[in-house]
Order: sequence, then structure tokens, then C-alpha cells
Amino acid sequence: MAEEQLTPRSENFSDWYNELVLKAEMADYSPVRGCMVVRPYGWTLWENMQAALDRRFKETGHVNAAFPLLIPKSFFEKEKEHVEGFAPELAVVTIGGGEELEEPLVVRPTSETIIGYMYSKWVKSWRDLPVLINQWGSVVRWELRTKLFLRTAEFYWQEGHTAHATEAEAREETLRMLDVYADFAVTECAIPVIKGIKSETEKFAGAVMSTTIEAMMGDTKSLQSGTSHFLGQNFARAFNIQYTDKNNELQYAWTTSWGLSTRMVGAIIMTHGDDKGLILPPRLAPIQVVIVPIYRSDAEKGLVMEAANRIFTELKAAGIRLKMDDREEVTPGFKYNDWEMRGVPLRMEIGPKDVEKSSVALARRDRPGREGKSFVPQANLAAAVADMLTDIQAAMLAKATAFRDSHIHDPKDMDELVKIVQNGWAYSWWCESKECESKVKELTKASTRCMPVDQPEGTGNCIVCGQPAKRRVLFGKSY
RNA sequence: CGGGGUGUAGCGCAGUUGGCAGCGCACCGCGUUUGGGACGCGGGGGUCGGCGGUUCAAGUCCGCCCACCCCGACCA
Repeated sequence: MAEEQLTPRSENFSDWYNELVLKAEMADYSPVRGCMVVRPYGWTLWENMQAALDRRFKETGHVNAAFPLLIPKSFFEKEKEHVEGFAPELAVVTIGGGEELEEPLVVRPTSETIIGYMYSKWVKSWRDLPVLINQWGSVVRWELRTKLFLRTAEFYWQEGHTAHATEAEAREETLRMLDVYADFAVTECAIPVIKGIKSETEKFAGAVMSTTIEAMMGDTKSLQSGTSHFLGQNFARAFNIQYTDKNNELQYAWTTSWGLSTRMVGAIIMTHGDDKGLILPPRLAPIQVVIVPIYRSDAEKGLVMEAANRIFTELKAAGIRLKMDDREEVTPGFKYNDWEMRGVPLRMEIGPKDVEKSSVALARRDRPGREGKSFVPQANLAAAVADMLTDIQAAMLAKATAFRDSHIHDPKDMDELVKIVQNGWAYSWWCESKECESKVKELTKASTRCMPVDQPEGTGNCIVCGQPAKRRVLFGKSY
């Protein structure tokens, strides 16, 4: 039963990714151009991600609500930059119930406009603020070039929308949610990220300031993995979100929005995966432990299954997400490869020898081969397994961090920058002019990813033009 | 939306100067197997991406269209 091999990651990263997403049954292509079907294994991972994020949203005072999928087209014309940014990728409904609609409806590409409209109805007094609402849903953007999870015409995400009385409060909220995203990425996904501010050309259409968490994928390209925007009063003015302050004066509110999408699933795949397939972080993995029973005779089967079932029940009770692979029609060797491809963090083998010695064999997905294999006693197994899962989570983060850090360099000049961005990120002083930004892009295909929030002391000179620069920026190729 | 590539069984592919549509894996049945991708025997499965044209005859030649992938420009 020879299974098709994956294209090695080093040979062709893009092919490797596409094949893996399909083979691991994360997602599939849909009959509709550019759309994806998220399969149960991929969706369960997303559900675990949602739970981890939603918990953090609630802890920071937010509540969930649902806003409509369809938005009056005219709403998009109320904010100049917003309409310019999104016009090319809107899907528009013109017919309803067989009749041409009086006003076309846009399938939401994001919900600032319709939520802004509602907020203008709900906000009258300073006492109504802040409004802190999140929505889980999907949006549609008519993308020309799509890739499963990373860029699809419809994608699933959450979008938070908040309104505040003061600029300071709204800016604080923007950064608070950026921190939430960073904590989620690092703690749950085991993906190290750099928090930063987007350049003028890279920022969200309609925002005053966009912030991002940038992650480095296994091919050293950058992925914007979550964004948090300070919208100033742009949408408040466009939609009349006004309130009366304590001095009885009419004021425009200050708003923010922030989103994280199923793109993060792609980030997990591209950050941790290897030639054998996925490697999922234990905290999010749909299956944390897979048990593979091994036996020859019926007598052996009886003994092995008895032990395997007992251990299964014990680990289940301890809150570990696990699966018993008791398929009769495939060999243990096949199962090893199968579950490695699907990225299950820990494999437990239970055979006659283990029953005899009252132990089990554990194989860590993050350490291939003999190095990751150990034999542990069945006594206190749940605790040992939990410890190992914690260790795997930490090891994955450490490995990804070491990889990223070894691919970020400080170029001495443009020649060096050109070389660095072929296989990593350049961390350079930059004068923040569009001219210098586009010059780098023309020369290298690399764009500014972000100006990290945590900056070194002092000032320097722009890597491109040599003029004084206040901040450093990361240049890199991106998805 | 430009450039390139690919469309033949569920998947991966072969198909010569046009002449009965094939191979491997997967699938179904039976038996033997099972600590790193098992083996034997026997089966089933096709509008050759679509439409049109040339021809006695088209997977193959010609034209148009469609889809997908890769590389660019644009974006979470």
C-alpha cells in the first residue's frame, strides 16, 4: 500500500503546501472559482483557534454579535479610501426574488460600513461608549489569484469593531488587540510574530494607522497574520457616529477594527510543516494523541486492546484529545505515516511487548525517527503525556523562533539588502518615504512588512537614500 | 488581468506516422499478513475538460471556449 509521497518542502514549497492541504484533508477546492471547502479536520483546528481567540476577546471586555452579509452598495461610497481600496474586489447582488434590485447589495468584504451605520443609531451619549463588539463570520473578496487558506474569495474570520470617546482610548484598544493577536499566535499557534505598524502604502483602506503581526513562513516569506486598525474618525464622520460629551458638546467617536482569519491555518501549516507533512501545535491540534495498537494473533489482540482501551479512557478523562486507530485493514507502518502527515503531535504505540512491560512507546511528531521515540510506564501516563505535549508546544515555538531569527539581518547597504530579502528579512533604517519603499520593491520584489513596535534606541540613516531615519522597518517578500 | 503550463478511471500518469483507451496506486471480493507505507488471486470503474471542424476513422490534426496550477501586477 504505497502512498504517494509529498513533494519535498525544500524542492518546491508551493507544491508541497498545495498537496499537503489536500492530502491532510484540511481543505478542498470548491466548484466555485477561488472558494475553498474547509474539511472537518481543518475546521476542527479552526474551531480550536476560534475558542482560544474568543476567550481572549471576552477577557478584554468584548461581546459577540452578528451583522448582515449584504450591505447597500452606497455604504461603500461614503468613505473615500475605503471605496477605492475595495471597489475592485466586490461581489455585488443585483437581483433578488427574480427582480432587479433598486439598490445593488454588496456581499461584505469587511463590515466597517454597515457596523458604522448601526453604531450611529446606537451611540448618542458618552455613556454609550465604548462599544466593543466582535463578529465571527465570513467575507467575500473577488481575488484574482487564490490559494487555499492564504487567499480565497470567501474566507472565515472574526472582525472586531469598537467605538470610543477619545483618540487615546481608541489607540489603546488598537494596540490591546494587537497584543491579543500576538499572544494567541505565540501561545496557541507556536508561531513567533513581530508586532508592527504598516506603512502608508500597506495600511488598510480607510485606516489612520494599521498594525500587524508578521510571521515568517518556512520559505522565509512573510505572512500578515492578523491586523488591528486605528480608524480615527474616518468612519465616524462617514456614518455619523456622534455622541454628546460631558460638556454637552457633540463629538465624533473614534473607532477601531481588527481581524484574524483562516489564513492563520495556512500560517500554522507553513511555519511548522516538514517533508512528512503537518506538525500541529498540541494546544490547537484536533487530535493530540493517536493510539496505534499492534498485534498478530487474536490472543495478542485481546491483551493489547484491553490495555489500549483502558489507556484511552484514562487519557480521555484527563482531557486529552485522542484517537484510537484500530483499523484492521492497514498496517501499523502505514498508520505512522498517515498520522505524521496529518500532524498529530504524539503517537502512542501499544503492542505485546508494552503490555508485558506495562509501558507504551511514544513518538513525538516534532522530532522524527528514533530521536523522538521513548518508552514510558503506563503508571501516571496521563500526566506524562500532558507534560510531553507541553514540551512539544514549547519546542515548536523555540524552533520556529530560531529559524526566523537566523533569517533576519541588518544590511550595511543596498547590495546587502537585495541579497538578504532573497532568503529572509532585512531590518533597516528607513526614512518612511514612498519613493524609497517602492524603489526596494522594484529592485527586489520585497515590500515593507512593518515598522516593529519595539524599536532600538537612537536614529540612523535610510538604507535607500541615506537621509535621517527615525524608525527601522522590516523588508521582506510576502504572501 | 498579462505571461507560462496542465486537462485521459478517485489520484498520479502513458498513449508512436490518426486505426479496439492503457499502466501504477486507490476501490470491491477471498485468503494470508500486521513494532515504519504488506502480499497473492479474482473483479469493477472512462462523455479522453467543453463545443465545433477536417477525415472512412480523432485522445491524437485545426479553431474557439472553459477550468485549474505556476510566475508577475493587486490584497487578510
